[in-house]
Amino acid sequence: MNKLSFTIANVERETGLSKDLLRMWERRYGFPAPERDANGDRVYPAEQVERLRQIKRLIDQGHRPGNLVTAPPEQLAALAVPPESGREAERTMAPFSAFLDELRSHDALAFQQRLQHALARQGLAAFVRDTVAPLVANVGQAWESGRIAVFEEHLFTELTKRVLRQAVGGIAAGNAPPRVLLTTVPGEPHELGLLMVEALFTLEGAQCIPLGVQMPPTEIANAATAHRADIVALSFSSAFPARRIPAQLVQLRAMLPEATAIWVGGSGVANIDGPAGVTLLRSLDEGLVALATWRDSPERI
Amino acid sequence: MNKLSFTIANVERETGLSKDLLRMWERRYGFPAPERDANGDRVYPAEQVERLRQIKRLIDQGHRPGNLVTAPPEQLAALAVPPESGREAERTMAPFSAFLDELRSHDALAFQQRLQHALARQGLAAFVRDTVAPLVANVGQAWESGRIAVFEEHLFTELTKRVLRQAVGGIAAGNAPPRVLLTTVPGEPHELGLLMVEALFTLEGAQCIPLGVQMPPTEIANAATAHRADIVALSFSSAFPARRIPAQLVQLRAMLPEATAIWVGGSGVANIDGPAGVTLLRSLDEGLVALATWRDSPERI
DNA sequence: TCCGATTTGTTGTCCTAGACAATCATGAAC
DNA sequence: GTTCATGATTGTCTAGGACAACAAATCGGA
Repeated sequence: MNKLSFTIANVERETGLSKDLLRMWERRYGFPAPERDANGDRVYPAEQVERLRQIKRLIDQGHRPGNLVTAPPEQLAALAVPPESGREAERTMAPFSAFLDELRSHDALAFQQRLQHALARQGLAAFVRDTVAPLVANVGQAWESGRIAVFEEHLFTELTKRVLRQAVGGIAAGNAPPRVLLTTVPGEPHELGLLMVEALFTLEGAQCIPLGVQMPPTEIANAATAHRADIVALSFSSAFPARRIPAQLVQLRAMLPEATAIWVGGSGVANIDGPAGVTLLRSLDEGLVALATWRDSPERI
Repeated sequence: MNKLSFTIANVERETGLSKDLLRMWERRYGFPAPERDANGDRVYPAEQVERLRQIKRLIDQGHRPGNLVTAPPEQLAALAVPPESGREAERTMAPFSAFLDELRSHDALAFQQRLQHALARQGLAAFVRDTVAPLVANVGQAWESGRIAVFEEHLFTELTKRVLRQAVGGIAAGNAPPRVLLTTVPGEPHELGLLMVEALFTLEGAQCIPLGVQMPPTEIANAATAHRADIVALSFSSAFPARRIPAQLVQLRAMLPEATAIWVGGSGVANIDGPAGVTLLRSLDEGLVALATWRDSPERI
């Protein structure tokens, strides 16, 4: 376990920063400053990779790269303190701190049981709205401020997905219109949002067709045709680069028949303007409203 | 829906071929031959993207790129016919053709019911070995030879994952040693293999910790320590570039404590030599044998 | 004083073109 | 046949240049 080092491809995988960008930062800011191997290829020491990971986190939080990349390590640590730690935050966090504690102590069983318990107590719809959705937001914040590790977040996602899926499986598949095709575009691996929508829509009797994540746009179009979908529902997490979303939607809109609606939700669309022909849903409730509206309107929006 | 075109980033997402490689092929072979927009950026027409997708499929099947990329379109179609279509293949396919037919006709409900039925009839262990595993292989072949579409394969994966997960959820979580951490490395998004292993191991009473897919190696190491895992189990599908596997394993081996075993399975490791300190499992049965051996040997292999 | 428009930085991604290691195939020698 | 060397194939790295999209700051006018 002595002196770990990484190639540029490894760093890309570890941090999610593209090779192009890593080279650009090196050229512009002098950081990262990798060694070179016998072939002249970059070799990144573990500390720099760690610092890059930290920088990435802060950028996702909204900080500007230029300041971050040139900043000395101690300054990075200072920025990493959570943005809002007031009384307000404390109060909204409180009901979920038990969940977070279990995650941090890696007690998968207890966490899952607490979820199941909440589900049994609240019923599926309330469970999704009042437990899962806020919990996702809390975990997201905790991850942004570095309070939980990547693998803890992965475990959270995996366990929550299981409970949700099991709950959805327990109710009869919907067979009333509309037919809703659920997926995400390439680069967006987060599935929890889709599952939450699927749970709520299935409860309403809609037919959901879950296609998993990261479908290339042309395949989404093929699938929509094959399944005669009325609606294509996409989810974007806040980790997805917001400036890319409109282009993706325009492309997809061009590929789909006009009769097929596109509904887009997730924390990634909070501050976005959707192109024409695309319905933005900024909360789960808006999704339910949209579903009711769709069913009410004979001409189909 | 007129004249679709793609940027190089879009083509990368659609086909999985890196930008570097797309430019290299253009330089060397003259294909693809994209237009240029006002900025001089490449603009790929839809036909070329389609042909690239076809080429990618054939390369994954084992063909050499040089011949493929320069080959005229009609020759590509000729190569796309399935490799083995003898009586033998017919016979091994037969029990699964009903599944495939349902996939191709996009009948999610019937497919899922057929799975559930097989599960109820066979029990979980036999279901995994005799239904899911061969089905995955069949679908993989069908996909390679172009007989099913990407989105059909996605639907298959999603539905099968659901049935498996539900079955695993139905049995009590294991609490006997060993503790097995299940995940895949970045670039390997296929989760079905992990779920099959989890089903079998959980049936044996082992403690499985599912971390989902695409964990960066350093995070795998952190997770293994935090969860005091005895074994880190990785899965590689045949879609993962085989030549990259050894390097990944060596890197991970260096990060993990020596007491932690690494077990690697999946169709991607069929023709691979594992580095020292890594156990290759070339079938599900070998996995079960390894588990029994681990439990029998006091000194821990 | 404040709002909107214009200018100035900042940032990521694209471009070309060269190099080379690793892999695979071919043929020669055993 | 089998093994080894040689040569072609193939993917990924390197360097540095260009520029569009976005954010910030400055300026002019009401």
